[in-house]
Amino acid sequence: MYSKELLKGTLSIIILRLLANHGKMYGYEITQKVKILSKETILIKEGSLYPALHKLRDDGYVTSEKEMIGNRVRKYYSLTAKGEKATEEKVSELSQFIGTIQDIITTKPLTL
Amino acid sequence: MYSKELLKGTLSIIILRLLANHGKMYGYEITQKVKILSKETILIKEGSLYPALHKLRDDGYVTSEKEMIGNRVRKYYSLTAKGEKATEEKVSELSQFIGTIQDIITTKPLTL
DNA sequence: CTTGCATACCTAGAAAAACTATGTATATTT
DNA sequence: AAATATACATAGTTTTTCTAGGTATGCAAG
Repeated sequence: MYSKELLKGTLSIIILRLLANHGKMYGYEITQKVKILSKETILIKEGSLYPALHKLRDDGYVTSEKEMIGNRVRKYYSLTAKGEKATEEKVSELSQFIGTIQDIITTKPLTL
Repeated sequence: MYSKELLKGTLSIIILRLLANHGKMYGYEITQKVKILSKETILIKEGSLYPALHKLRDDGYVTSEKEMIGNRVRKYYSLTAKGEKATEEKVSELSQFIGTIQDIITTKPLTL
């Protein structure tokens, strides 16, 4: 698994993007989806996920609704209008940032 | 400028990579180089840079030597052998991580 | 039947990283 | 003379993720 530090700042964007793609999702489902999409390299801990989801809800980007599956509670999260807008912006910003970082770390010596 | 959160975990790698490319550099020079390479989008604060450099030194990745420029002290940092090895590893790890993140955030809905 | 693993939620406190704000001082430009 | 750029530094704050723990249901293996 990648160094945990690298994930910082990108977790909430990943969550927003998944919700934009898949509609409503519940927490555990998000961790599994990221695990699969990342080929087991990004393993989101529950101690990271749930606080992140709660923050997204507090910020008004997502809403949640409980659903009973047999005897179990599931909490589905989905984007608000504000969340959809924020997703676009944040994904775009992250893409640009990634491009810039890639330029910097892949550039061969400029002094040679 | 990009959200500061996005930089987390990548700053030390950027520093290492610059040192690998340019040989010895001093702190202020690093901030300016990053500013230029990033087209003014990544502005490293001194409060971030110096602690990061000190940590790299404490971890044995870089060494420093003072140099007098007229009346001013400059502190040049350069990679140790350990630092060169770490740079390769960390840059490679970051590249892979970036690739994975890009896959996730650019993937069009899988459910359609 | 009971032990373990997967599913599914949660939080408190610790750790890491970058920030703001501040301090010191010299050099250059207006 | 004042403002800006160069050049170092640290103390304390904020943010984010982590570790480590807790609760509970469903299912499969032995």
